[in-house]
Amino acid sequence: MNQTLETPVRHDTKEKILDAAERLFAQHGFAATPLRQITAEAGVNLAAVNYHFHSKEALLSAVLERKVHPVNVRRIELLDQALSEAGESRPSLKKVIRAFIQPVFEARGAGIELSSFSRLMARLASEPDEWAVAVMSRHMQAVIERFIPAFAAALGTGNRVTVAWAAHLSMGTMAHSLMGLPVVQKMTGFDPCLSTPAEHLERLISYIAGGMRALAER
Amino acid sequence: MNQTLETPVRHDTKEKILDAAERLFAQHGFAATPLRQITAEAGVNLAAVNYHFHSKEALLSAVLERKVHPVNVRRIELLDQALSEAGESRPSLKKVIRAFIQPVFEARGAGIELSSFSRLMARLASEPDEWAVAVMSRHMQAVIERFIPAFAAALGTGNRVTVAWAAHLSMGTMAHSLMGLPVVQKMTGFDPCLSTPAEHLERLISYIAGGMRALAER
DNA sequence: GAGCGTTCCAATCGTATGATTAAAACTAGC
DNA sequence: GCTAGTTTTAATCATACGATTGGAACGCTC
Repeated sequence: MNQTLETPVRHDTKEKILDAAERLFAQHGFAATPLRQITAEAGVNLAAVNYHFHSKEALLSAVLERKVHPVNVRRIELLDQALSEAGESRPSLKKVIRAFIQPVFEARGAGIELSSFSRLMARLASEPDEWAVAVMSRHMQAVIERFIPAFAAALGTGNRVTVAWAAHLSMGTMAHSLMGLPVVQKMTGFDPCLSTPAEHLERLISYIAGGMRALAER
Repeated sequence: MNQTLETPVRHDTKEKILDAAERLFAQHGFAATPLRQITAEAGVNLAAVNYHFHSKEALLSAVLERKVHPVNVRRIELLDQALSEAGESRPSLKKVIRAFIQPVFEARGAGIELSSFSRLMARLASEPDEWAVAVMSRHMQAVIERFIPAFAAALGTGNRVTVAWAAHLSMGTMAHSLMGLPVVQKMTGFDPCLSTPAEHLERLISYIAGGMRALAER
């Protein structure tokens, strides 16, 4: 009927499912979110999920793909910039860390809470089940493989173990910082996510850099 | 028939349930662990769970109580020791951090993986749902309220925001470090949990102390 | 050893889940 | 305007979940 002005009934079912799934997965977790809740919130039929995506797990992967990919592109962009700035000398540790973290802050918006989505990512990262590891590594492996040697260079150490520890602890810190720990927030009476994002970012970078350096100096 | 040789029907049902629940909750998470799997592994009847505990959630709380309480007692013990050693002067930051972390390492054993149980705790801490926050704070609030001022004293700052950030980031680091991030481990080809626990502990303390100091010096 | 409270068990309840189906509605090509 | 392909719908499938039940087996007291 009106295909020129707007195409409202078109393929936006898929998008509406992705939007709802992203929000609900982030808020309540993957396992705790029924497909019916997603389709209800999206205003589409239940079967649409298994039509457009093959399964609930594939839906999760699609959600991640849409959200994580641009962040990762930006990460590599900033990393390359930090590395080329350094030239032959040792790259700035804080800049490398910033390259990993800052894109997450830049990507927020569009209604989805930064902390909620980070919580979903952190949960997935900590999931021991095979398929979760597979999903996560499909979306993160390439990026992590770029950052590991960058961390090593910035720390000025060739010690694989040290670098692995530094990367491991720092990703954990970042994940948990971004998602917030409701219990800690409740008990300290202070919600870190209430600070301005810029503050949050800077504090996080300082903390991680301090931790990494302390590790490397052991 | 044979009540003398063995007493297989004794009161250990409750303990067997707790043991199985602790292991399975830690391994697969709370929501993803069916009661039937717990009772099967424990070799008891399904109804025993709802008899001895009122609900699945109450079972979780009982599991936490049994595991966390002795750890928290030890934490306070070490904290008091670190504070009294310092006397009027500033307490050692590393000793305060150690007071919080070391008891977790001491408590491991009895078949349960350190990383698995930490994963359960970290998951619960990150759960936004009300009841999870309630369960966690019931078991952790008193301890956290003791450590917050200790961190402030050790850092030599009265800045509430700085201390809250330091505590928040450090608990996140600890949680994620202990539980391990399967994805990171897979990608770095290095499992931090393969290090000796003593190494793990020392690295963790160094990292957290470095991060906290960097935060306080901002 | 009768009585009684505690513990255990098999069977089942009501509900919710992810997935599937067949048919209806829509879109475009000719 | 008929057809072929794509998308949406309501209804339903088989399964799994947490919780409950009535009664059987137990340990203890008198």
